[in-house]
Parts: sequence; structure tokens; C-alpha cells
Amino acid sequence: MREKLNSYFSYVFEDELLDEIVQVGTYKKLRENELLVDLGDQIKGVPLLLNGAIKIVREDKKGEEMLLYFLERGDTCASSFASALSSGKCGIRAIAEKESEVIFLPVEKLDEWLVKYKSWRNFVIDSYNVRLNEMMETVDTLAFMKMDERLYKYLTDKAQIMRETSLNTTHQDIAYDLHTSRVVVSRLLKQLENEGKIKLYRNKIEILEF
DNA sequence: ACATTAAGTGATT
DNA sequence: AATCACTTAATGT
Repeated sequence: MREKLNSYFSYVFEDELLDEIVQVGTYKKLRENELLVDLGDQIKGVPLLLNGAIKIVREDKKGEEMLLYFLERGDTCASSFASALSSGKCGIRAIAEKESEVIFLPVEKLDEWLVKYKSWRNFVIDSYNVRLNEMMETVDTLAFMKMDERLYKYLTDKAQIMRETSLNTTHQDIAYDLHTSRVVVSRLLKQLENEGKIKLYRNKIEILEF
């Protein structure tokens, strides 16, 4: 576990903090599509993402979904800090988008570390900042971009996060993430294919142009 | 061969 | 851009 931690966090945290993380953290490997956090869950620990990708989704009471952003290696779920420290409910759902490795940090240690380690404080503040920017970007996307642009952005963003040029997904899944209907996605995808930007298969989309 | 699920299409709002 | 109704294609049993 120490080696895995070192490979991504050795330049972020000081050695003593790394030691503590190894002691109190619990390592977990996530299967693809494994549910990490659900709506209204009490947060049991804050995750540090070693590798893989986690999808953060907002959902309303009717089960209507909307993708907020992805977490990548070295990220943490900023929203979980707030709910962990205030022991409130989490307003989001987190799903592993692919096989991922995380270390869960116990809630009790979080504010202790805030005063003890400046690298930890920086990390927390920084991830809040990164997340806020990410959120503003998605708001922009929602407010100012048309569906076809959003779709293309979604595809290229996701391909980058997954580090692949082709995605194994269905039109329906995309429709859930973008909060639209499958028919609309199918039509716009067809359009993108005609423009030569992508190639469509069953359960698979290949991106030809970034 | 049949059932199921994914994707394509025209028409309507 | 959403929804309906229907078709066609791919895949699993």
C-alpha cells in the first residue's frame, strides 16, 4: 500500500503524513460500476483515488440523473469532506466508471490533519478549488452549449479520462448522463458519425477526431 | 428459432 | 429537444 500511495502522493504529502495514511487508511479495489456513495449516505470515509475513474452524479427524487464530473487519480471527493466533517448527508452519488483503487481515510483524522500537516491543508483547499472550477465548467456547458456540442464534449472528455479512443457504452447510458432521451442521443451521434468525427458500433463508440 | 436489448427513423408537439 | 410509435439489427439462450 505504501508503494501505491507513494507513486501518486509522495510529492503531495510529507513523509509523516504518508506514514499515517498507511496506518489508518483502508485500501479498496473497486469493480467497474461499483457504487461508492449513494444519495443520502452517511460518509464513512473520504476516498483518495490512486487510479481509475469515478463518476459523480447528481440525482433528484424522481431518479432523474445528471453527470457532474469525473474524479481521476490523485483526486478526492471534495463534497465528501463537507459532509464528513458536518456529518451531514451526501447530495451525490459516486460510481466507479472503471476498475479503480482507492484508500479510505477515517473521518476522525481529517480535521486533526488539517492543523498538523500543511500539505494536507493545501491538498484539501486545492481540491475544493479544482472541484469548484470543474463545477463552473459544467454549469457553462449546461447553460451555453447546445446538445450536440455537449455530447461531443462528453465523448472526448470521457475518452481522455478512460485513456482510450473508444468507449464501451450505450446510447441510453449517455442519455442518462446528459439527462436527455435516448432518441436524441442516437440522432446526434449519427450526425457526428456523418461528420466523420466518430464511428458507431453496437455498445461501442470510436472517436476519430479530438 | 425465438426473445431480448440496442439502435435507427418518421411524425408530432 | 422531447416523446411516441414502430422498424431493424445484433446478441443471447
